[in-house]
Amino acid sequence: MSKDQIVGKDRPLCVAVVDDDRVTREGLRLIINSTPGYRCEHVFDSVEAGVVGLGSDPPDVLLLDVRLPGMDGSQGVRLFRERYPDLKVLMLTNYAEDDTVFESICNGACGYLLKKTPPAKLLDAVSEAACGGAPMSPQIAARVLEVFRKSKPASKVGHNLTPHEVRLLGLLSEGHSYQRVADGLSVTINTIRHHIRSIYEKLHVHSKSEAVSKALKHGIL
Amino acid sequence: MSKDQIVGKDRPLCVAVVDDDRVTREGLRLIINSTPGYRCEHVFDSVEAGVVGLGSDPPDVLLLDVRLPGMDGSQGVRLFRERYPDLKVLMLTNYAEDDTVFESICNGACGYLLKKTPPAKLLDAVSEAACGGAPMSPQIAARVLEVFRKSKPASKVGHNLTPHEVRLLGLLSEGHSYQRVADGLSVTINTIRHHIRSIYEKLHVHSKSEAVSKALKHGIL
DNA sequence: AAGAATCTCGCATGAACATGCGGTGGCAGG
DNA sequence: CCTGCCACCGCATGTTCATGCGAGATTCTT
Repeated sequence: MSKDQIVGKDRPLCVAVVDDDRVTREGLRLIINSTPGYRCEHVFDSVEAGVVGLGSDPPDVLLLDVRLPGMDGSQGVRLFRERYPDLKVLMLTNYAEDDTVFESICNGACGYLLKKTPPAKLLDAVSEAACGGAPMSPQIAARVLEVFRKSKPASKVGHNLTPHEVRLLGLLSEGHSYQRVADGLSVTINTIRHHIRSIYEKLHVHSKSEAVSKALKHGIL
Repeated sequence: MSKDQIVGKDRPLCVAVVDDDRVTREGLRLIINSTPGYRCEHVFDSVEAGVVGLGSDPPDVLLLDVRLPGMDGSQGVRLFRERYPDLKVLMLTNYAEDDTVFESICNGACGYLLKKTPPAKLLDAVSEAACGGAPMSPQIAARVLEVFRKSKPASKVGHNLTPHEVRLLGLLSEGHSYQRVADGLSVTINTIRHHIRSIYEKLHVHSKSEAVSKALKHGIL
C-alpha cells in the first residue's frame, strides 16, 4: 500500500470534514485525531461554511457529506475543487442508491464512501485518496460499473459490419461528405455509395444520420 | 459489512482461481483454504481449462488473471459469465495502467484487483463481490472514474440549445426527414430548416449526421 | 418601452444524398 | 468448382439537405 508514502512521514495527513450532523462531524474528527499520522483541524456544517473556512490552508483530503442544507455536497464538490485544485474530495453518504453519486463524480469527487464504513477502512480510504486512488464502497462501485457498462454496451456484438464499413461510418459521423471520404480513402465516390448501401441494409436504416445515431448508441463507433 | 451474510453460514464461500503462474495459483488456493469460511477447490491455468473444468458446479467467485496464454482473461470473463450467469468474476492484474480493465468490465467482470493486494483485503473483496459489490483497487477505480467523467462531460453545460432544438435533434437522429419532423410537430418545413440552422451554428457543424454525432457524444440526447 | 431570444413562416439554388440498375476481381469454405 | 462475402467501379433519377436572403409574432429582460 502506498499509504506509507504519506502516513508516517514528518507531516500528518490533513483531513477536513463537512457534515451537517454534529455527532457525525465530531465523531469523525475524533477518529481522525486519535489516529497517528492523521490530523483533523477543520470541521464545517455546510459547503458554504467550508469554502470560506478553509482559507488559504487547505487540507489534503476533504470528507464531504452528500446531503446538506443549502448547497448539496454533490454540487459543492465542484466549488471546493475549483478553489483548491489539489484537494481530494471523498463523498460520504448513507445510501448507495443515491443518484447523486454520479453527479458528484462528474463534479470532481475522487471517491465515494458509505457512512457505515468502519473507521479503519475510512482512514484507509483517506490515505488512498491522498495518493491518487479512488476508494469506493463496493456497493457504490457496483453502480458505477453498471452505468459504465451501459455506456459501452455492444462492443463487438450484433456487428455485421465489416471493418471497412465501420471506418466509413466513423468518417461520416464526423460530418464528411461522400466525396471527402472517397478522397480520404483513395477510392471513388461510387464505392463509398456502395458501402453505405450495405451499411444501411445491415443497420436497417435509411439515412446517414440514422446510421450514425444507431452506430453510436450501439457502441459500434 | 454484508460479509457476514455469507461467511459464517453453513456453506463456505466457494472460490476458483485461473492464473497461469503456478506460484500465484497455489498461493491463492492456500490463502483461501486456510481461511475459515472460504473454500477453493478448483484452480486452472487458462480460461479454456476453466470453462470445461468447472463443470456443472460453479463456485461463487472466480479470481481471473488478466494476462493469460490462449484466451485473455478480459475476453474469457464473457465466456464464464455466459455459462454461469450467477458467477462473480474478479479480475486480477499486476498493472493498474492496463487498458484491459475497461474491456473486462464491459465483458462482465464485477471487480478488479491488483495482485499486490494483501491477502486480507483480497478475501474481503471476494466476499464483497459475492454480495453484489464491486471491489476495486483504488488505483483502478481512479482510472474508471476518469473515463466515467469523460463520458459524461457536458450534461447541462455548453447547452446553448433550446428545448425545442433538442427535441428536433432527437427526431432527426431517428432518421426522420425535415418534412416528417415538420408534420410531426405541426409546423412548416421552413421552420424546421430555420431551427436546424440555429442548431448547426451552436454546435459548429454543417450536416445532420455531424450534428447527431456531436449531440450523442456530448450527452445532449 | 426597447431589446433580445425564441418560434413561426416564406423562397431559391446548388450540393449532397438514397436507391435503382449494372459490372469486375479476390478469397474462403463446401 | 461453385457459391457467398467482400472490396472495388460506373451511371441515372428523384429526393433531401444546406444555406443564402427575407419577415412577423411572442415572451421575457432590462
